[in-house]
Amino acid sequence: MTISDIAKLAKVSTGTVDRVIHNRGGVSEKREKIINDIIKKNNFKINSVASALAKTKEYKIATLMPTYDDSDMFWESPFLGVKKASSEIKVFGFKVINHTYSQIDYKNYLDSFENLLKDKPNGIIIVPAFNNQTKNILKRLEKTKIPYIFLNINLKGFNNLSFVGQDSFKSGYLAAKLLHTCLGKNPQILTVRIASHLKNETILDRIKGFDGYFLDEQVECTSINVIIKSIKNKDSISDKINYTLKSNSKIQGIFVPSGRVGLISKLVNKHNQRNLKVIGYDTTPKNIECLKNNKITFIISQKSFNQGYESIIHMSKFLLRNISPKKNIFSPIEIVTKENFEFVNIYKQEFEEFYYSK
Amino acid sequence: MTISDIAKLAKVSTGTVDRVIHNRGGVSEKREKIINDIIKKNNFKINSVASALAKTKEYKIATLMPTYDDSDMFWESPFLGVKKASSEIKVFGFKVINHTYSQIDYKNYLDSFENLLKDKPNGIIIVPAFNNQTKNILKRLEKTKIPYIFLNINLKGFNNLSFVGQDSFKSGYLAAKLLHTCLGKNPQILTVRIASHLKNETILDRIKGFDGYFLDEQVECTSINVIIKSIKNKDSISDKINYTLKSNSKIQGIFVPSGRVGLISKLVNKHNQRNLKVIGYDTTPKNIECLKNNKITFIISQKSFNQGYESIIHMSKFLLRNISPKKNIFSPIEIVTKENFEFVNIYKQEFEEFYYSK
DNA sequence: TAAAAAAAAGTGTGGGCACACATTTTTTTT
DNA sequence: AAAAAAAATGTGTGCCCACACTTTTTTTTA
Repeated sequence: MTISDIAKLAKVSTGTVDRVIHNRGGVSEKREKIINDIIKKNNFKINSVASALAKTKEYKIATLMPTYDDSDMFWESPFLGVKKASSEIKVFGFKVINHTYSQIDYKNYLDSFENLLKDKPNGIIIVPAFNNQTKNILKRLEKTKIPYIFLNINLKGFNNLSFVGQDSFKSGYLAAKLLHTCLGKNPQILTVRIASHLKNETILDRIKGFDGYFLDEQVECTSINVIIKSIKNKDSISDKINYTLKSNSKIQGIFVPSGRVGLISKLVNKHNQRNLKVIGYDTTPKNIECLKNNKITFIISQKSFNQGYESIIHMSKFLLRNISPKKNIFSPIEIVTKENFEFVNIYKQEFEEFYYSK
Repeated sequence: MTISDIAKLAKVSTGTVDRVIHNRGGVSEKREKIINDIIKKNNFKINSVASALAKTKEYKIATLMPTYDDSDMFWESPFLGVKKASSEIKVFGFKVINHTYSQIDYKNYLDSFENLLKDKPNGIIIVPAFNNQTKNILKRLEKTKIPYIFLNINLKGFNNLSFVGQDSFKSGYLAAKLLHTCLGKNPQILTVRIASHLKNETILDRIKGFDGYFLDEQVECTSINVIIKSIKNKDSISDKINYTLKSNSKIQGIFVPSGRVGLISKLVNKHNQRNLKVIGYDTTPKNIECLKNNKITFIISQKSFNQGYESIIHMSKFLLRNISPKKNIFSPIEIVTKENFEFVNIYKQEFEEFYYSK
């Protein structure tokens, strides 16, 4: 079945069929109905290959993501996912332009956004930061009617096409379940938080989920909170954690609601180890290292590589074929241990080999 | 960059460039070198879309998989994966023909294989069964030089293009780790096996992995084995299990190295529950139900939907672009709990909605 | 050295669709 | 009712490549 087959059956030209299929307008109601009926009856689907080849229009997708460096590689992973998707959709006339910003410098964030706009993109993938500033820039976006997708971090009350990321509440909920399952009744858990994350919605939601679990299950859980002012001064962190562990000898588990779990786990002194169960987030190289050394028991993965990948793919389908993605595209909540970590990132690894070998 | 650009640079016709790109032969060494150099220098890649459109050759891929029914839906999942991939590669001229067999009837297995051969496929995806019979039929395959991929079940000593499935040893190893983490030192574990699985390589490897963990970790684990003769007689299974649990009051965990974990978990009497940790395999509807009801603690997923999908995709790439897949394509070993099951099968679910709504 | 055979290189069509442009039909205006 | 405007429909080229077929060049044979 081709467009010209449909045209023959409907006794019109291929141009008219084309107009109906793509809602280009300018077709009489009568004919439109005839053509649509024939399309349905024959279950006709456009040949996407021929369609892609014939399309001459070019699309630009711009991304705005945080930078990464040796001290924190987290954002490399979604970036690589973006890169993978970019290479796949290039053949459909897509150009993906990546911009980055520093998560501790809102001016840089705004500057990058301005640069991004200069590209005149048809769609934007953005990891939002700095709530207030974001509001301003996104309002401008909505005026220009450029569709945008939130990646990894979700802000509510915006007209984003969709959010690609994890359900943070549920991932916190799962963390609690795992610790509860390992520790038995009346667990005593140390939660380690970082001051700079105190307003981070994602992390707050994880904590809500964590607490929510024990509420739902009506488990008496003794939770001790430690808040770390800065991750710079490791001695002070170490003192704080080890002091807490020493003076609360019944603590059997540590919950770190962020990707800093590797850092924290390394700072626990040997004599405080006592078969502690440690759980945290994100399969960064550092965290995987700690997993291997039994310093971390479970890591909850966000599959951020896939998030980057999917965000681009969904945007491309929206631009190319007008397929609206779901408002929330939740990525799996994966449990990673020493025994299965080698398998969880295979897609990323495969692409990494390819990407960095060039 | 197009083929004709290359042709111009090399001062030859597009036909010659085409011959070089596809190794069709019949090009003088001199020119071949010139063309290859230009291709490399410009990092030229064939336009896969145009290539797909121009290809007229048709490929047939045949699959041979076990049937499924209400009592055991396991094989539906890889089948749907196959279906998804089929729909995606249709546009490249692929036709996928599915054959099924009963896992308890080797004659039916052989018959289905004969039927499959009548399709004259260019490639075969097979879930092997009945070791001896398989040897015979695969030898015939090798004579015809039709490439074949093992799906889900691996047999060694064959010239299969590749195996798509899980590393069973490691998945057993992980099961042990999880129970160990939950049960603390000197765990007492009941392993429930089914008689008909006693020679099943996959399940034997899982058990090897399970035992291997405790050996490696030098943990004293008291392991009690129960072997069930037939899954038909539920009363007798129930008696056996509950009797064992009663007479070994220290048993804290149950390990079922197969997808029958849901069935087993349902048969544990309430007074024997005592906060048992139950672990088994495969996210079948029945098992998910038990997970929801807290009868199962952990399910290890094979991601069999993805396995089906990948097997087809790899075969198509091999046939279309001569890309040889790795000998072993291991699928992730995923840990599934009540709290994350809804996310682990999203790709399958998405496709299910599409497939069954037609 | 001419003829025949083999190797190398060139040519042209078709694959299904998108989109700009051309033409025809219908509606509105005067 | 004719002219003008608007709406509807038709036509044709290009997108890039694969592959069969044709033509040219080189090598072998007699």
